[in-house]
Amino acid sequence: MTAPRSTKQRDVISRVLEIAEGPLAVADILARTQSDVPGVGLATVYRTLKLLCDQGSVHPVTLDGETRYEASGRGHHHHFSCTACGRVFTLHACPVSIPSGTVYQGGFVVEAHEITLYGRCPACAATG
Amino acid sequence: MTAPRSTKQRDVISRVLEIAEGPLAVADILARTQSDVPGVGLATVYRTLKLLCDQGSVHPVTLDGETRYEASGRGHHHHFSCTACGRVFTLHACPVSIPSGTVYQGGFVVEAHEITLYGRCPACAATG
DNA sequence: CTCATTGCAAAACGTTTGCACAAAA
DNA sequence: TTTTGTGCAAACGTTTTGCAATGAG
Repeated sequence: MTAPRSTKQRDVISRVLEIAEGPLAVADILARTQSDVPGVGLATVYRTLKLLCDQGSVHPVTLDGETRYEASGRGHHHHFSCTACGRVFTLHACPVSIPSGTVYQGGFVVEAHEITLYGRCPACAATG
Repeated sequence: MTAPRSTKQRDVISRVLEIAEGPLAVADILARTQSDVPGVGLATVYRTLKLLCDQGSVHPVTLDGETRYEASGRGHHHHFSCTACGRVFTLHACPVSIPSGTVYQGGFVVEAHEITLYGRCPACAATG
């Protein structure tokens, strides 16, 4: 593979991830892809996700033991997991500032950080 | 079960988790338990972990798709994942203050947060 | 044509469970 | 005795892989 060649299915999966408001579970990605391209197999979704991850345009987000995927390159952000409905959202605010290279507790050199907030999403907070 | 009865294996697993400097993977827990009680089966480790989790003295920590376990009740803390050696450590500092009930982005009610720092642990930072 | 990509089924992996037996009360 | 805990092996859900067939260049 010299220049990246695109296939319809790969494009659909990329688009599905790009449009999502938060990281998606594999089952979700499969369902959304199938609504555009009926008959897509689960293996293709996994293979394409691996490809996109290796290539860097997508990355996995593990949350509560479930692996989800989201498009990369959307700026620094974090995730909100709703304890009521289980959906995961992207939050574009970051409550901390930890410059790369910060040293914690005498020796832990921080390169990156990841924050997950748990609570109730707007819909669930309104409901009760 | 009225009063909690203790068995040797359960005690060993509790102690292994209590002593660890960070959350442990199941394989680690098995290995450390087997060094005290040869012949322990993997199922026993899983069953005991489930028991301890239900009981609240232990909880799972999912990190990079791997499920680890640590003792509960050790105060608010976060985790540091070394990108070089793969070990996970507990950090007793918390870089943020997010009181329960804080509302983000118009509607996300935060109940808890979880932070993972990525970088090099003291040993790996020293090595290079 | 050649080579990448696909669906399917099988395999692999981590985790859970059924069951008969051992240990504890 | 009854009850709880155990090892083993089978079952289970998720992810990966082998392979023959399809599609693209």
